[in-house]
Amino acid sequence: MHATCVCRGGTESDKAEQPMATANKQPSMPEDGYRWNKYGQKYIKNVGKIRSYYRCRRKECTARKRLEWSPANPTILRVVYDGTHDHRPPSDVEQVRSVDVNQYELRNQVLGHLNGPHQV
DNA sequence: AATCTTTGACCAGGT
DNA sequence: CACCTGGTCAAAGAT
Repeated sequence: MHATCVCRGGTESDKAEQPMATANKQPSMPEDGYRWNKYGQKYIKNVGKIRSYYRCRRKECTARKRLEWSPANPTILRVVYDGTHDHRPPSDVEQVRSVDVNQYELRNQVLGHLNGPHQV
């Protein structure tokens, strides 16, 4: 009953990862069966974390996806799903069920919980 | 050439 | 009223 899910990166193996000293690199895009476009990224000073904003590929689709992770721990990703989809996903994944559940109740508790206490 | 990602700037709302 | 944070849009760049 929470749109916030903590997942770990490493789902995709890139061709060549660059061993940069800076760990401020965002992880791969967690494919949940839907297609998303990143339309912004901002560092939330109040939380001390980086937030990325994704929108559904469909113009008619109001579904939104929000990724949040700490600049020091890009391995811990907080995935927040917002909105509902107009059509079924291009691929049926079992995780899609989680998205379906989010359609009933998601944003009010998620938004209210973002400002609350949290762990790293 | 088409598609998607990235960064910066602007705007709105809140304090 | 001024300042700050969060959020969104746009254009350019990269693949």
